[in-house]
Amino acid sequence: MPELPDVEVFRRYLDSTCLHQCIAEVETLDEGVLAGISSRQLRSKLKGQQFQRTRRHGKYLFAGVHEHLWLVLHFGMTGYLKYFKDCDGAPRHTRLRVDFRNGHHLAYVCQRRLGEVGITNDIERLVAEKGLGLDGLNADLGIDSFKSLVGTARGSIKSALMSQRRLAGLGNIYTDEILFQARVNPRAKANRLTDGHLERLFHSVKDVVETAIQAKAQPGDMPSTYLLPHREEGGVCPRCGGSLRHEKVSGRTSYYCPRCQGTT
DNA sequence: ACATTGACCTGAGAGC
DNA sequence: TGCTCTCAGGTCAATG
Repeated sequence: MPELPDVEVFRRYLDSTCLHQCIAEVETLDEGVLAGISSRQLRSKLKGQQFQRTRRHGKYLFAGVHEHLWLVLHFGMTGYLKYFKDCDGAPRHTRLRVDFRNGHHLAYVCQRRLGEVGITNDIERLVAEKGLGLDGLNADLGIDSFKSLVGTARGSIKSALMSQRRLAGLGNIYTDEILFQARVNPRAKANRLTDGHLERLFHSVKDVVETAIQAKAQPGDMPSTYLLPHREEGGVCPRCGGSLRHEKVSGRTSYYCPRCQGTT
């Protein structure tokens, strides 16, 4: 699930539920999700503190205790957050639970355990270490930098858009949506695209990401002109009414409309 | 140096 | 019902 829009929705969820509450306890239920820190260390860093603010870079979410201490959350393919009361139990596959003094809890849930939780004292350094590119919503991302980041890849445009080193935040689902909106074939070679194609893609990145966040990243709440609600076996193109096709492109299942996105 | 593939993990759903 | 197989919105190390 969690691509940039999903993680941004998680960030706002955390903001609206957990900020400025005293952390009474931190329970790691599965050590396997911890990266570079023990459950004991994590507890001692967070206990008695409060989350003051949040940030996000690509698919990474940061909850800040103070300027030089951030909880790092990455969600893999199946992760999400759930804020719940005492009386309701933690969701299944809760890997980490933060207990607040007000009797509420924040669960980090991750069924497939492909996500990770850690600590950093410097977000910029972590971003550099992970080799993440500019965030897809970064205001500094202009058409020129987009062209030089994405339009120079030798492989498919699909893999260029998904590369977290070029642009941070796009995954399989939203990349398909962006390609559909811009009418570009997922297999098209990135460095053979015209300026017109790249400009359409650039605007689609912004449009799709912002629209998805507004829809709280719920596929059912996306505009019906989007590919996403039709992205399934036997799905029909919302633009031309033709049959959608799906095939593997750089290892990931890609849905597209062969008529609207025909040219490679 | 860059791009693509396979492995990592678990569970849901399809097909028999 | 119960088994097996395939696939899933991510990322990294190994391979081409």
